[in-house]
Amino acid sequence: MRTGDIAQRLGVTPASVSGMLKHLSREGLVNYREYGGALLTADGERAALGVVRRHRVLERFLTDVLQFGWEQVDALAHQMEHALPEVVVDAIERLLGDPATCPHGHPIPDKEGRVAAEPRLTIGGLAAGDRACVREVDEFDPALLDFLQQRGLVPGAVLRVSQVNPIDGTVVVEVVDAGATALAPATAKAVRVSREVAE
Amino acid sequence: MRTGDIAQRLGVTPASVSGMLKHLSREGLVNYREYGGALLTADGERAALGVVRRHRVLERFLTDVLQFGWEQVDALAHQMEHALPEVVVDAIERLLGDPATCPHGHPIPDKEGRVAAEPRLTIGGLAAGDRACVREVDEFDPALLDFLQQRGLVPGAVLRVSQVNPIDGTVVVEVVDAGATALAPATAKAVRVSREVAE
DNA sequence: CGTAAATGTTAGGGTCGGCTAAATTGATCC
DNA sequence: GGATCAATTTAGCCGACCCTAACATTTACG
Repeated sequence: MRTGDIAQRLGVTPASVSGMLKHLSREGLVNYREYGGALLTADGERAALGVVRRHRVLERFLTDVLQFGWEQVDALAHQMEHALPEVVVDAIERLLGDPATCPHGHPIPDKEGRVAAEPRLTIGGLAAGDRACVREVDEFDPALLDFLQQRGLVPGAVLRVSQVNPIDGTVVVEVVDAGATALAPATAKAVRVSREVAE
Repeated sequence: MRTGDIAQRLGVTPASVSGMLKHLSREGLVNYREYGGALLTADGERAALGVVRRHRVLERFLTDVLQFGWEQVDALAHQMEHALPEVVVDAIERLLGDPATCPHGHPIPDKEGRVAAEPRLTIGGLAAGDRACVREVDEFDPALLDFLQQRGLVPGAVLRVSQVNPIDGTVVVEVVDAGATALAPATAKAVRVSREVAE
């Protein structure tokens, strides 16, 4: 992880990130060399997965219980996740029946920090004629999520690639029960799939 | 409200409270004269009732949905209340069916800041032979709440005062379906009642 | 291989909210 | 009515966290 990328993600200046990294390094959560980027230590990984778990459990709760749309819940969960007592997160998780994934399909780590592997393959990596099953989608852009939902590109959906434009990389996918949709490469990369069309 | 009392309630020094009050006074939320104590303005009252609403809705949610005991939820709600987006509080309120009170019986203000009156009368204000209905209890001491629940002294319970000790003020109440309990004056003051034994 | 551009860090400064210690005010009691 | 005491405020400090501007390092390219 580079300082600048972190800064952009957090919406602060790189200067601020330098200070944070030094701090986290002192606390043993990241390995960090000046000018050399940062990497989570095992402890840091565990702490991070704890936060990820809170975030994803909350997203599930917001969609399944409070009926928020999946395009809103990333931002909402982000606001809530740091103030919720751990016992409350645990209780919500139980209430939901220990869900395996967040609404966007990402796996929820368990309390020990174990987490299921995520598929590497995206729609952009498919060839014409391939069949696949949607597993997860990037959750950062509400407008994109809205669009994907309208076109049936949600976790669990089964699709077939009907065309791949060799010039600009545009992909046309037919979603079972939801018609055909053309996707630019950037969009196609936001949807992760697996080749198994199980169930 | 005096500076020192606020400081004690908040667990900070009076010096810190002086600064806060000046701030709030500049924002028009309290009327404040140096050395003269502070009082909420109409705006401050509205803002405060908004926070009270969040707090009590959350308490209801924690007991009714997440199955926490009523002795824990004040502290938990306190941690959560400032980070929850307003829309989430609204959604929880709807989910619960717009409850009228928190688990301890205190009325929940509506979004416009209207709030039902709370009874002034406590068990300590009753005489031998009086019948009354428990309306609300102080929520600050978990051990007290545990005790009250065991003895059936919860909102809605109907009771009769069987003795009042004229020397030390000890009161013995018989709770319908839950036997008799002796209460010291300080404890008796923590339970508010109304004389109507309706319903 | 050396220099320019990109990237990252340090220095220094501002705000916020807490603290302690000292000064001030108000209240009480003789 | 003055002295003392409690309550409160002011003054000054600290740490967290952000910023900008200046400096340092790495990377990339001719």
